[in-house]
Amino acid sequence: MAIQKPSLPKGTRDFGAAEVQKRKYILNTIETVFKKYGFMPLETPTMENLSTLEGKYGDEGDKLLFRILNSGDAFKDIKEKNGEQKVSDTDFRISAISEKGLRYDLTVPFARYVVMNRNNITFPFKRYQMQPVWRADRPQKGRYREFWQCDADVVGSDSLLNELDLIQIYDEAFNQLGIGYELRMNNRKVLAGIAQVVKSIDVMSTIAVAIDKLDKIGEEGVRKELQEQGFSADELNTLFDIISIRGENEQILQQLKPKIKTTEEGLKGIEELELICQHLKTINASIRLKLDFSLARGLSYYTGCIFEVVATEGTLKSSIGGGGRYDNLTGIFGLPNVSGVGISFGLDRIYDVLDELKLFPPQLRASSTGVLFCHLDAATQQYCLPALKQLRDAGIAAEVYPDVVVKKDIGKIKGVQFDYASALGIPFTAFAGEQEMAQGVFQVKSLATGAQQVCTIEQLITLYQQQQ
RNA sequence: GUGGUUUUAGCUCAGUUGGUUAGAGCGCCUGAUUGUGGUUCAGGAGGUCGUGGGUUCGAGCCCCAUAUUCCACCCCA
Repeated sequence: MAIQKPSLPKGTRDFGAAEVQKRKYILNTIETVFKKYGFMPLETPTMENLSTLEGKYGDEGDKLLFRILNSGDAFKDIKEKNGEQKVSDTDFRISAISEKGLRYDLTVPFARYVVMNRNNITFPFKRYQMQPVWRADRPQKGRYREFWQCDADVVGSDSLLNELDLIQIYDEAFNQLGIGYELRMNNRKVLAGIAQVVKSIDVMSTIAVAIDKLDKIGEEGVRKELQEQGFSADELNTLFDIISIRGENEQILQQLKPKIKTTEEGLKGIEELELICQHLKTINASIRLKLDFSLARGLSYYTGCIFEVVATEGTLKSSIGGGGRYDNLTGIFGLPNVSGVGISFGLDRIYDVLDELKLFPPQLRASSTGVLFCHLDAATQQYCLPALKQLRDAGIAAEVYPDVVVKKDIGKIKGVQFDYASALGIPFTAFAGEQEMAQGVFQVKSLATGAQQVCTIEQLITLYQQQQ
């Protein structure tokens, strides 16, 4: 067989040791916060039935689903129907050859899980989930075809205290990671109210999609886009009169209220936003939460509050987190009237921000090893073994260089073993030659400083623990 | 799905209007240093120029197809 050049599917990546350590650092940070707020872990399969996934993310989302070809002869049905003839386009149905797809997000599988386990779970049900998802997008900055989401959701509770907790989770996690962020909040009911005041409830999503781009294309761009959608100048003036309100959160709400007072739904949305702001005041949290009536978010299932987080520094402009409340996500799976609210962290984008701004802790290393035992021959290597075990028993990650260099190459020992420690970023070497073996000690060297000293194994353990 | 862009040594990139033997920096290997990495010095290895076709006396360079990278739109973590 001809040699083939290996490659990865578009938009996927390998992660080497250093990258995995950094990714785990982010995951651990977020997971710790999730647990602290009472969330329990959940994992769901990589693939779901297409019937579970399709229709949940809008037309765009359906296009981005990775579909899995049925195993066996996927085309069997079609062939039989057509007597092995070539199938015409009109006869071709994807559902005939594919009934499974890769997870597109974590919220829908979660909803599916809740419905399937409704009798076994205790409500309100709080779960977190950190797993990869797949989207058949074109890759670009901050956009991958395989990426991780870290979700925390609560279902079975209408209380806005859940929103309050989720806001605090964002704040705590991003603070711990050292990321400057802006958390924007809006409410779909407010958007509905705005749509009603401007024109009618039917145009909510049209307006939402357009004004969500306000930051990017400016007022002129949004006006132009909506004009093309058939909005009159008066309607657009009404719209911008509302969404250009600026100021402190509470003032914004007070100003908005009279403008959409004719819509019951809009007022309800304002009420919810007010209550959340009030809660934040009660706990005296110094959280930068910014109300933004132009925030829309794409996912079609949000019905209440919506959140979006962007990093304030660095070149990544897209969101590193998002979420919101959905009143009836489980309804489509046969469990109506269960309200949920959740947030998501975009691991890969958070990684990109931390990497660009050099915010990863410097002590993160590819190798966890703290001490490498170096030696001259089989006898000195043997001498290292009990010391190696002692170090490990003391909880210190340690290795002995596994190969023995033959006498005639003794000059190469220096290179090979110390090169290894240096290349892996191992902070200490413990060297044993014949003299050291005779005296029951090691030459312990810090590769960072170059300082070297004679140590017994007990002294080495103490030294190491002091330097940590 | 639409538009643009990238691909040359392990990595980052030069490469003139198409013209002998395709270069640099870093990394790697060897030695200076027969008990020590990272610094310094000397030397060395390493490339079917993404892939497949085509044009040409001649292609890294031009044309077509395809894959891939990155970027923007749509949409989104």
